[in-house]
Amino acid sequence: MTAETPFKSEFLQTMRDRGYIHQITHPAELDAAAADGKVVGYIGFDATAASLHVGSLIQVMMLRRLQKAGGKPIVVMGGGTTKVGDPSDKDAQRPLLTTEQIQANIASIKTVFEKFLTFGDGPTDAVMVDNAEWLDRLGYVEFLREFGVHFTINRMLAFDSVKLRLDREQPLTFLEFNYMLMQAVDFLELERRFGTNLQLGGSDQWGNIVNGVELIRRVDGKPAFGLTTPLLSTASGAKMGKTVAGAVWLNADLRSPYDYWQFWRNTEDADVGRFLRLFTDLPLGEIARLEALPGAEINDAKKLLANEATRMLHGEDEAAKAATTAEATFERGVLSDDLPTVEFVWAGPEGDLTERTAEALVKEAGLASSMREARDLIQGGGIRINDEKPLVGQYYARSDALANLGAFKVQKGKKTIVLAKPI
RNA sequence: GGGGGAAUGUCCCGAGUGGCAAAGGGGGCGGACUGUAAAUCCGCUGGCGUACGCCUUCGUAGGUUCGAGUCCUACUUCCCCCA
Repeated sequence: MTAETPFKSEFLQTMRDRGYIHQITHPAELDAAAADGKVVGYIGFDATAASLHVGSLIQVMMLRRLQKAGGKPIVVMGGGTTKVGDPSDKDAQRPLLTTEQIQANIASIKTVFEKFLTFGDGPTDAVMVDNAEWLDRLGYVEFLREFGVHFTINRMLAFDSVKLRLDREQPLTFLEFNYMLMQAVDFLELERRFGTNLQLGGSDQWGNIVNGVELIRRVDGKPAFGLTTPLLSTASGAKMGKTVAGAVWLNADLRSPYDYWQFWRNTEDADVGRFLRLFTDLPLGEIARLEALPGAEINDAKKLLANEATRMLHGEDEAAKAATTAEATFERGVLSDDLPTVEFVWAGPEGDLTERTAEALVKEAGLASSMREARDLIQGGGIRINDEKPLVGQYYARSDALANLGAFKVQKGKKTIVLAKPI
């Protein structure tokens, strides 16, 4: 795994140049297979939510690169494993999803993949499958006899994920212990169905991936490879994808294109180059130039990152709109009607309220979850209504909204602006 | 089966002598400085009230007490040691 020797295949070379590679199981063999255009690669995705978030984007992008380099991407939805419930999750008692919910989630997630990959029946077309198809049908004894014989406890205990738990004296359930086998079975099944020979994943999946690789090599005597990506975090160490408004979802109904654009726009300086390489298709030379921009000029690189990333997910129009809105709002200080808008009922349940307090407006705008929080924000100088800092308890009349597109411009901090429209 | 230990502010870690809305971190949010950056410094971080205040919190259920996170009993879950 000498990092210096260049790869022969376009696929691996690109992956390395753009920073996707953490570890590879059999670099030389995989390189040869890729050079021959014989890579069928898969990644497993959880189906617990209706959308993927940015944390998974690096995986999606890998499949995209694979397809572009002439390989065939397989998307595996964890319909079977989701039914069990991921035990590695800390707050274990996650409610078990029904089959219908899981199917709905899968359908919703698929719309995102269609933006990044071309699906179809051709040799390099992407395919999506649900591992419930085969995992649901496994009988326990059959499972043990067919696959269990290939795994020794000695080896399983040596895996980092297991060792870590044991060393820290944390419980490790039998279910969890079996998880790695199930994933290995996935890989084997995919090898038989599609000739899949590569599993991709995050660095935390290394152990699980290796198991699948070995299982295939042992049982079917076929070549199989694994490749992991580095764990993604920002330069200052924060976990990727967590921001002000919670998880950065990829589905537009959970996270608007404008917000998505803002997420990328607010990238730290030190991450710009890395993110451009990972999350855009811009040529490397161009990226090198962009990340070297001095001082405040690096902002141009961030805008480009935001544009490219948003365009890829939400399309040209949405990206352009987000950029225009941001430009008007932050650089020219002009009100744009494309800002996130929240409608609320002006008259309260108690009757004809003709005016509202500042904190009520903040809460109606969804910028505070309670009146107390709203008041604290106002007192801390973090709120602006119609561009002025209100006092706690200050009253606003409905007519105050008319000046700005019929809405109150409610701003929390520097970046969060919402139009609160009385109806 | 026997013995010992643990569970704390529903984001995480974590202190806690019977008077506690509960120390301290991390994280998050806000402010200052900047470039919609980072670093740094400051403030906030259970809910409701403008406020002296009220309500709800320390695994679950009871009990002792003027008063319980703190003491007692039972239960649940987890860890360790012995068998």
